[in-house]
Amino acid sequence: MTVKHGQTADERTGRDPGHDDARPAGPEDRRGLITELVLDRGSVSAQDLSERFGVSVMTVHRDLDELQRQGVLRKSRGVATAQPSGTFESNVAYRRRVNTDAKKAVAAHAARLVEPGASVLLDDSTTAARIIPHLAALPPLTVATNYLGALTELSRIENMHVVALGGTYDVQHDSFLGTTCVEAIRSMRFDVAFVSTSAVTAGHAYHQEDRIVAVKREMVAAADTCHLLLDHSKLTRGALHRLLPLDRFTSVIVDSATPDDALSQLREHDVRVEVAPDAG
Amino acid sequence: MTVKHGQTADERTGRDPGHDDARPAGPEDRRGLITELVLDRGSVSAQDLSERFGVSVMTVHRDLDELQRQGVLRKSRGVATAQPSGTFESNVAYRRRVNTDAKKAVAAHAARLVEPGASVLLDDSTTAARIIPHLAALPPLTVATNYLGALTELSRIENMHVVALGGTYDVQHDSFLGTTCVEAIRSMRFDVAFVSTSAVTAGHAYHQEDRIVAVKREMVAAADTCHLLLDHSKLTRGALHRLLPLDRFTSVIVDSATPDDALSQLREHDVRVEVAPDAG
DNA sequence: TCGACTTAACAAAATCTCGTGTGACGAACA
DNA sequence: TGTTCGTCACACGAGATTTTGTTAAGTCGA
Repeated sequence: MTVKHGQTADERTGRDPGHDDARPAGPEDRRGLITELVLDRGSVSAQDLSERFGVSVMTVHRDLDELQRQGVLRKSRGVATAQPSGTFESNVAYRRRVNTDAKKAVAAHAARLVEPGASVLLDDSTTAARIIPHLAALPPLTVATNYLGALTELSRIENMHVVALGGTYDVQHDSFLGTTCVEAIRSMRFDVAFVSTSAVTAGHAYHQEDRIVAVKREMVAAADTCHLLLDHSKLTRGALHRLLPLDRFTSVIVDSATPDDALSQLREHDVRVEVAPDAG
Repeated sequence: MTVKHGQTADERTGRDPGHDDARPAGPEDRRGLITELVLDRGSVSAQDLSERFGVSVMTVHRDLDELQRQGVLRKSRGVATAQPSGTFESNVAYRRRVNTDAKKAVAAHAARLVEPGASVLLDDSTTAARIIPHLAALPPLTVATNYLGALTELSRIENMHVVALGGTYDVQHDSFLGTTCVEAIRSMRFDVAFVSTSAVTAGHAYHQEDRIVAVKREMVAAADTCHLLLDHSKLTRGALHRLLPLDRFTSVIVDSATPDDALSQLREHDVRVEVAPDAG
């Protein structure tokens, strides 16, 4: 399996830094591992999972119920089955625990593009949201987003001008979408926007959901400069709906784990690529 | 700058509904008392407060910092000074700890006016927000609001259709205001709206803030039926900006502690008044 | 109907959160 | 320049939340 445990939960250990070989395993981690297993093997039985993680079947059921609620998998009489490709990839809950380090690095790099006093637009991506802590250092800033989690985080920063784009709440993304949102964006203007997407191929950005595409497009249109935030995992995939050609973005920021051929492929399409150095 | 840690937590009292006379004194209560003291005496020293409540000076400092952040008072080298009159009255943090029981009762009563499947509009008042737990029982419902705290709470309810009105974030109210918000409301239509305000006299509702008035007016206009939620403390005050005449509301809901003369005064103005029974 | 899978309910355990104090350190006042 | 005030960093403990297992009572499919 070769799980690179990309510490989803921050260090909850505390004391005894010496040896932790196997069993910290909070429920969050376990669910992450279950997800990978199911995604990898197509389906796994609850019984199997129970033994594998050394927890009761009840606990496994609870995990599976939660993952099912998040839309990551389906469960039916003892077996967890992977969701048809793509549909789970746009879940906050799922996205939030994937490639955390890469996202942090990209976000940190992106934050440097924000001038003091600027108006900033963030989309409903976990990557864009990771910029926020960096933004805290340079108010007065205007930051707009349709991502509920980000709004909550922003609201706690002092001297920060926070704008909510309205819309209909979407559980899967924890964000506000729809006409209301699009209209709201249309009536504003931003210095810089940070947008992410789930897939990039052949000089185009893609996303598997229609209504998300509509919002992101409007975001790009409403900003003077617009940066696309990616991690390398996005570069090998495709998705249903075409978002925009990459040259519509002022720059595309990727993490340092991006393979060279992917980079040169991007550059072929006249895209200004920036590689974010590893987080320090 | 400094990132502010968590919101003031909501009721953490829990059990023991009977009597609390003197010494449980959570920080919330203590801050309430500090507020009263400062409001009453104009200014109080940290030293004084430390002795009066039997806590360390450090703790007093933390209290004062928090209250200052909430806009209730100012603090400078050991003394806390009252904020110019009125400005603190519209703070979430301040409002949230006043007349909790009355608000609960009013909210519970108001919730009965919501039909299953209805579209509901809530303003940025703590009273209106208290309706939410009752709403959880009857989805599918559409609920719109500009109150961030309420949005967060709503987002956790399953099968609930949640709509965010956009706008510029306002720390004092923990809500979104401004043109964006007004425009968003204007483009929608609701079955029922629940609105509160800070003062009622002479057949009119008042509020001390301009931009809030603008939003509330639009809310009333956008709803087929609209109910004004009050507790008795609002009936003896006035405020700067006139909101609307009371007969614009389908009904006015008050708590049972409302004095009789206040009730009859309301009825004189052709207002349909409903008295919410005490919470059970 | 049988046997598995599921869920509900309760209690125990692990964990996290919050409020608080202490002492060290820096900043402001006199 | 010394003294007082304010803040930071850490630790401790009570209380609340979350996580978990167990037992018992459903459900579903064959």
